[in-house]
Amino acid sequence: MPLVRKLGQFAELTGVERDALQGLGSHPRHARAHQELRARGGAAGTVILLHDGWAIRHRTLRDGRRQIIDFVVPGDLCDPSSFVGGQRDFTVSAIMPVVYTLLQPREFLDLLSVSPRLGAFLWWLESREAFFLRAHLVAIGRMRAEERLAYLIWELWTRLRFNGMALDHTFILPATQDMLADATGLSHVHVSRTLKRLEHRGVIQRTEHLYRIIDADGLVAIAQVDESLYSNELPPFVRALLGRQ
Amino acid sequence: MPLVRKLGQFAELTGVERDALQGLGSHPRHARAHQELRARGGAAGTVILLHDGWAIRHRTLRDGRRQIIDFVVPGDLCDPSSFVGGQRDFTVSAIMPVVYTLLQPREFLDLLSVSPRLGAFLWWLESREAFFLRAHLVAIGRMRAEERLAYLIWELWTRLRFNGMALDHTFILPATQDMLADATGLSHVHVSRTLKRLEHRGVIQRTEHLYRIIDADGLVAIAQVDESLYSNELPPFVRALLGRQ
DNA sequence: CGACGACTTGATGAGTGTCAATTTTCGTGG
DNA sequence: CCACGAAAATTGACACTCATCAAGTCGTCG
Repeated sequence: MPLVRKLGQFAELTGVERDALQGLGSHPRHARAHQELRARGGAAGTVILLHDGWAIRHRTLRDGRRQIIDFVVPGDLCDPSSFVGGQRDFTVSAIMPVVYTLLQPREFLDLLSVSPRLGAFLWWLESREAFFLRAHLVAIGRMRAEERLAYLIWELWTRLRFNGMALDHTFILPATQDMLADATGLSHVHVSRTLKRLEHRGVIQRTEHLYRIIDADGLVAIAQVDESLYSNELPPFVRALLGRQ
Repeated sequence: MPLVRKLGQFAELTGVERDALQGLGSHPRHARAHQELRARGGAAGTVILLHDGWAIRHRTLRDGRRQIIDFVVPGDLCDPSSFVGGQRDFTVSAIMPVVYTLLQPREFLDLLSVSPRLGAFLWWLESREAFFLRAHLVAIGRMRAEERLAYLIWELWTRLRFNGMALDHTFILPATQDMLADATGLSHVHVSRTLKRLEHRGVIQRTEHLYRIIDADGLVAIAQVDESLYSNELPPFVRALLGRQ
């Protein structure tokens, strides 16, 4: 289970915690590509835990323009804070066949009563989400096409590494260029051109939907990412909370 | 105290809670315009509570391009989740003389022990922040100049209304057009032109830094805001938590 | 009074979007 | 396994939004 793998990278999980997390995946649902897992406008209250496949969180404007907020990859918990949010402001859609679970508030609270320290952990994960979101905002607002795409590729690569899904600088990116365009605020035509340019420059390499990072430093430089901000060291506050299990 | 006023709009606060919140402002700090309240890259761990004046959360790229993540107005708590975050990924700067307090984790925890239900409340406030951030992302990524500015004006107006700082469709916006440009991903020249156009269209009216919303429906239509998502009704989950004081 | 910052306005050009046509890949059914 | 149609990716030509450069106005403050 990807969520267990992800959390296990940061701290030793107890058997009880592992079991509780595994239990979350006991009633998996399935959806096909392009199917909505959760629509905009509905009342909040459930959280999506993605086990397999990719999804997007997005919003579509009246005239069809679409903005992808971010990609949801296996092991991701789709905004836990929606428990307290009133209405949904975005839609979650599968972009390929997916397996997921809908968590009710009850299950979430049960999880925390089994292991309170998981709360700090999940809170930390959510603050990381906000982290990525702000970086995404900067990229869209103040960077040009090449930099935006470099950032997006770096972000996805990084997220996947956290979930143990990107070995040796290579990963599968199941999004179409149309989606990359909607995530970066570009047109799909320009995405095509720009990706090709990144490839010519020797930064990345693509075959089908398989992406390989050739020059990681170059990628980071283009995207102006400060990697020190994204270390997988737990901050002291969280480590302290995790300690007193 | 603006934070008390803001919270008071949603639920009846007890005297104890009111006092605890007031206590947060007991050691106010002062800063002048353009002064950094908290720099990017430093270790996380403190939260800024703004009492008076405006600030911005922003990031500047190597070559000087700047993106403003959002504006911080009186009564705002500048990302509570920074307790669990590792490093700071953005800078907070005053854009005019400000009065603020730096909250240590201790004070925050003390506050919650005085009134646990404030925790749910503050969590809800933070989820609203994420809400605005996503809308901002959509605006920057997929909207044109006029729409972006309409959205920004609507957002600021709405935030200020929550804090009781925008009576009768009028509010003071102390940001320069340079800042509006850095918030929307435009150039300051284009901001000037576009604001003028919004004024000609009879949507807003400006004199100095005083903005007046003439046609609120028009503004909402241009920005494609779904106001139902931003009601100040507390969602059931939070109301339940608030109930059992 | 002069210097400076904020705003405005015009002229020009860069970066990216749109339209359209073609090729390649993919999915489905025979 | 192949064949077909549809979706995705690529490429070229052109247009448009917005950035950049430059000059000028206005108000403010030392």
